[in-house]
Amino acid sequence: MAYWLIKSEPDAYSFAQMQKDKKTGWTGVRNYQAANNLKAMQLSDVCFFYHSNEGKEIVGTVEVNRTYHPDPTDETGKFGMVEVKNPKAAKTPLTLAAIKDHATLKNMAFVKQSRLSVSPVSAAEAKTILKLCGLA
DNA sequence: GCCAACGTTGGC
DNA sequence: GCCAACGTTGGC
Repeated sequence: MAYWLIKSEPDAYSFAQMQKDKKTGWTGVRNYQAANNLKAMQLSDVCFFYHSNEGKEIVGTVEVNRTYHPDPTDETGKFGMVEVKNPKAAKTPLTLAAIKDHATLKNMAFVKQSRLSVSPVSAAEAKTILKLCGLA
């Protein structure tokens, strides 16, 4: 079981929308590093859902429902997508400020590489986040 | 709205 | 294959 962090601007696709949809195709990734992370996802891996720009906090988790396959919205055919389901809202969203303040979390990949939209999360980081979010 | 970081593009 | 120019992302 691996953990990931996926980012979305709430204006583009929010967690509230995810909760309405129950599951969704994670399309639109156009960055090789992010796409490689999508490729590495296995069924039932857990992804933390982060709101960038507006909110700047982890608002919940989703679960991988379908592994990497071609993204029909990519006309070049270079990039793929996964499908995620089962949104679970954080009881307490975890803000970026809190993450940067936390000894374990401040070294997370997505903090260091702020532009990477899909990034790996270590087991220790995941455990900490789940606890802080009230999802443990 | 600004700006730093950084990925991508295209000329050579 | 290098590198400058450019575009985009995202925090502040």
